[in-house]
Amino acid sequence: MTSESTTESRRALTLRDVSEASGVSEMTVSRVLRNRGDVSDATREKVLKAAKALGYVPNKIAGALASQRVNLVAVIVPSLSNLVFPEVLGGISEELEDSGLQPVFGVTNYAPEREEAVLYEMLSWRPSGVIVAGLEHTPAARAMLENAGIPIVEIMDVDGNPVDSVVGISHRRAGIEIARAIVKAGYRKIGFLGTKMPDDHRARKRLEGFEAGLAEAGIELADREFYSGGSALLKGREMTETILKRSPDLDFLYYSNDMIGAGGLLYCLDNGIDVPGKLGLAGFNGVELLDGLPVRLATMDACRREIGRRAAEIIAGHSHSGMVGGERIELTPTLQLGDTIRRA
Amino acid sequence: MTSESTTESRRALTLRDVSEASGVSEMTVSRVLRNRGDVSDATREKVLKAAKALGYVPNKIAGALASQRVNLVAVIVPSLSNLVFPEVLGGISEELEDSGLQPVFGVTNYAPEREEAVLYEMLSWRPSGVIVAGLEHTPAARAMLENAGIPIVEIMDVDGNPVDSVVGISHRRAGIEIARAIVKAGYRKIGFLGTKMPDDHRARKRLEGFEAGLAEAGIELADREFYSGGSALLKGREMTETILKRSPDLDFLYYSNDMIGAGGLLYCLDNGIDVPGKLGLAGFNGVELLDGLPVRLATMDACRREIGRRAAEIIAGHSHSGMVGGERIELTPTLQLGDTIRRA
DNA sequence: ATGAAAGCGCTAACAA
DNA sequence: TTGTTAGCGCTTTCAT
Repeated sequence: MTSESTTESRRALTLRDVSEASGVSEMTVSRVLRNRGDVSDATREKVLKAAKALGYVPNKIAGALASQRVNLVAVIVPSLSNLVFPEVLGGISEELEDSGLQPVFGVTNYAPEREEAVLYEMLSWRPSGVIVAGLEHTPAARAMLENAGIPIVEIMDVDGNPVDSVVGISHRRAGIEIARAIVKAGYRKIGFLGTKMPDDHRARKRLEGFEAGLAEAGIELADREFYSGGSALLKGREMTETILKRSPDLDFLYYSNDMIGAGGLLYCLDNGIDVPGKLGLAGFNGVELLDGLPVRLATMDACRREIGRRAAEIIAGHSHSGMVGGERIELTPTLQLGDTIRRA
Repeated sequence: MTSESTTESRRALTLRDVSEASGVSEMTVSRVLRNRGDVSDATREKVLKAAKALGYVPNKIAGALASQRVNLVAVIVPSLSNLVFPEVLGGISEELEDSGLQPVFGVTNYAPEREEAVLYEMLSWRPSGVIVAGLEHTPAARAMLENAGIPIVEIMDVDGNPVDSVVGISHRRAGIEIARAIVKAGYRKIGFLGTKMPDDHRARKRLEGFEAGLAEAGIELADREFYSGGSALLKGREMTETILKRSPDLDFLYYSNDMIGAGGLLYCLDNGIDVPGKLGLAGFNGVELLDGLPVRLATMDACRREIGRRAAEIIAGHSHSGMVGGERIELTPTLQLGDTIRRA
């Protein structure tokens, strides 16, 4: 070995080191490493060889400061344990893969103040764009987004007043549509089961839409049951038992997500309840999990991956050409009746 | 409104703007904003008021360059769709919350070259530490990790030769232990079902350990079945049907993860197979999902959240005091027999 | 308690 | 095609 093997953290290498090792000016080394401008093949080779031999890793901090360009995209989501958001992140990663942009994730745990803090932290790195879940923010967070001077894409939801661009579905409309389908299938005594999260605005909007949809047919929610925390599948099981004990005459259960819906479905199967004859069921999200169940739960696909991709596309578009922004992309979730809603 | 509402991206605010607005020198403004050094309350107040009024967001790029300090921790995981990794990330986020450090995530899709690329990208931001899943890296990636001069924590797995610190479980030992438990319960014709991922080293080590454990009792794997992609729950169902058709005399199925194990379990329940009497089942991971199933699948908890927390703790420890590094933390997964392995 | 000067490592703009 | 000169917006250090 040629280099000393001190575990000591020696000073990080700089362009200058590569410059000296290769006998080429710092500026030209910089050009080679960024594939910019015209550099002769001979020089290029010399530089690359030296850089590799030394194990040089460019310092993007200095580069970003000098060029006023940062290839980072801030992505802010409420949670990672929901599986919904990892999928969105997957779509974003995928789309950004070859754009030269890098996603940086932050998690808020559904707390508006955390969102504000995370946003502040991320904006201080001067990213090329921000992708943030939801349209509801603290006034300070909204002000930061408005003044950031970079493309902002709010995702998941379109029901509200976006700061800049927005990509998502209308949860209100999703609620209305499933309500209509349920009514049309002849169900009348309908219960709702969902999370007790004051800051999950999308679940709230779905419920509002759902009630509005029922109201069109003069129907009111017959009962409702809420939970928070714990294993969703288990909670779905328990809540279903609870609500059915309390209101045995219910003929339909609408769950605010597929996990608790699947739990409810398993409960019904275990207890020999006639689904969808005596009792209909529906969830929300179209999670992959459902494919493995013995009976397909009715659900609505929330277009998660697609949302991630489109949002990333908008940010990437800005950095390539000078796009204008203010796009509004409303995706249409498809209703899958599955096996848990009676067919006409 | 007092400020003009041009959508125009005006130049971002600098310390100087705050300095001028408050009539305090840039240096003192900087001190106030970082809570460093002695500043009179009067001055502090003036500065904070001005900064808030302007909506100033510090430029960490410049700050990092000047101070040679970056409060970022690079976190590199193979996948987000596995639910295992989101949980680890959750543990990391939680632990880092009040340490002043910020996690930055990168995803490799189980591809060593992607890992190398992501690592290079992240190191170029000069993070305070790196947390990376697994002990297997390309030679170039390993060299980068060794020369980064910052704390490195490899997580999930301890079977191998770490670069610096390591926090995880021994997947080999996990395989051995479950094999012993299965043999002890009297099962003899044992099948394995798992992913066909050449780069999922942990699954591979579990299988190796499993076979070693069986070998202790002079038993060989009777059959095996692999899959890739698709809904794990569904795949588990399908693979179980396939392997049982092919080898009807199997009396135990060991699944490489809980999702396919749950699929297999549902298949058995549907088809009236006597579990655990005629057929025993076990998975791996201890996913929350299992709590909701009608029968508890035998599994082993992989300590995911704990791994995240401990890894983050090591990085945070380095940045506080000057810790030495090279820690090795082996956690012990607990075997939960559940309802799918015969009791003695 | 506050300010002035120098420079972190790189790149834009220009010169040769 | 290559090199030189000035910063980018902060923080460090040293002076006041």
